[in-house]
Amino acid sequence: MTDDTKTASTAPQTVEAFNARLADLADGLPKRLRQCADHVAANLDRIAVSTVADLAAGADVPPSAVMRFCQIMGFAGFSDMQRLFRDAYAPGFPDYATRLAALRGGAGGASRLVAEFVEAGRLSLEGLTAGLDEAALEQAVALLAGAGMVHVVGLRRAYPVAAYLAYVFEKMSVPAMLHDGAGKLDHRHALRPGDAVLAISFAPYSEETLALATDALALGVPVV
Amino acid sequence: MTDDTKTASTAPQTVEAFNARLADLADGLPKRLRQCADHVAANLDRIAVSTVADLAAGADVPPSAVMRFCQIMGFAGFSDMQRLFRDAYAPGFPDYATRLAALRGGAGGASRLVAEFVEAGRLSLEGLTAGLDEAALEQAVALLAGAGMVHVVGLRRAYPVAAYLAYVFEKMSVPAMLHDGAGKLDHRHALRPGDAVLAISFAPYSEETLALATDALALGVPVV
DNA sequence: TTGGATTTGGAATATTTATTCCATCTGCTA
DNA sequence: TAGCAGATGGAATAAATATTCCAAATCCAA
Repeated sequence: MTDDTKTASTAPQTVEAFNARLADLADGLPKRLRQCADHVAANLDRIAVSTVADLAAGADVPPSAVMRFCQIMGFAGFSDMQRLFRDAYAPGFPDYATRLAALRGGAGGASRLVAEFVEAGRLSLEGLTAGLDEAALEQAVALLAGAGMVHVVGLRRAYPVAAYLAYVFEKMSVPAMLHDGAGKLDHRHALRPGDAVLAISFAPYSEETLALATDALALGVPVV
Repeated sequence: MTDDTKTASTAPQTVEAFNARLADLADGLPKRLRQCADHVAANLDRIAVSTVADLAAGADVPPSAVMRFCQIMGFAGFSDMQRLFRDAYAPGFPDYATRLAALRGGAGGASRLVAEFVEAGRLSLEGLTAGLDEAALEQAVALLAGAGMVHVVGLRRAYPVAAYLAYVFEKMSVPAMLHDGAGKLDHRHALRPGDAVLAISFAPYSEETLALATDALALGVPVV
């Protein structure tokens, strides 16, 4: 009898399913297999271009342990597992590193600046996906949705972000007010019960933003 | 004598160099090698996860032709060439796609929004590195550097970007004026000879920005 | 501690994949 | 058309890589 049908039925078909299965198994795994699981989870992106030996070395286990790991994950073997990742391999950044390097090494200082800017943007985006607390986000959204008017506060470096959010709110027909601190007069008296304050700032927090947030709290207006 | 030094000296060290070499050779190549070159050029992103046989099948040539192609390109063999692409695969976004998918599939609509926002940001950054014309950039920088005052124009969606740039200019002690179109009065009369206008806009360009840029040109003020 | 079950490491093997080599073919020049 | 140089295909070989298997080690329960 052919056993390929059997393996096919239990093997994850997507990276997502793979992760689910990984999470399932992770707790009841013996030492070596656990090492495999950890290392694989931490290097999902390298599986497509690695060999059994590479993974084994990385996880500090013998190759046969990696093979066992693949099998308990539901695959016929390592190759079978790798196929999943090779198929899913969609390099969003075809030769991103190369282009960046070129920019960085390029003639003018301007190019270098742009390169750094892009890199910073990338890191920041990455941090965003990684550090996002879904529950907190939902809570914040609920808060803002229930508010009569949203006061968006952001000064200096945070101002562009605040301006963008205000723009989006406007597009969404959400009553919003952008506090830009123009002319040194702050609009704190516009805060009314039932409103909400969305304060945006980066460390080190600017004093004015902090001050407005404090005032808002004093008035019983929620602050995000 | 060892010949590894010889191959190392001619083999492309970056994807960019690879492309350059490809462009160089492409014209004077016999039929089969040309097929290889074309197929490789069209599938740069899959080289890292392909085998010789895969490539050969894709280019519709025998495997030995692919080998010859690799050698013509300056590599010792296919493995050597593949190493370049495996290394170039920047480990910048560890399991980015997976995290995004998780976010997207997550409970709240808010998460989905963030996911889309991040994706948009990523694409935009990518476009930035890809579409950047260094010469044009240098020229623009020179222009702005020579200007008496930089007028930064950006409305609606472009406003946050303009605000950010204005902030940066301020930090750099560059005289700059942010045109925000507040109160429908535009500042076009502030334009003076010797100044420069940095107009920021996305398609579809907002009318006001276009209008200001046109005015500036009419006054002989350079526009970026 | 004993017995049994599970886990482990590594050596042996099987399979896939890369690479070389040479006979043949093709297109060109004289 | 004869002769030559380069190009081509595929078979043979070499190398890398995956996979299996089993003896030894470890862990647990009685």
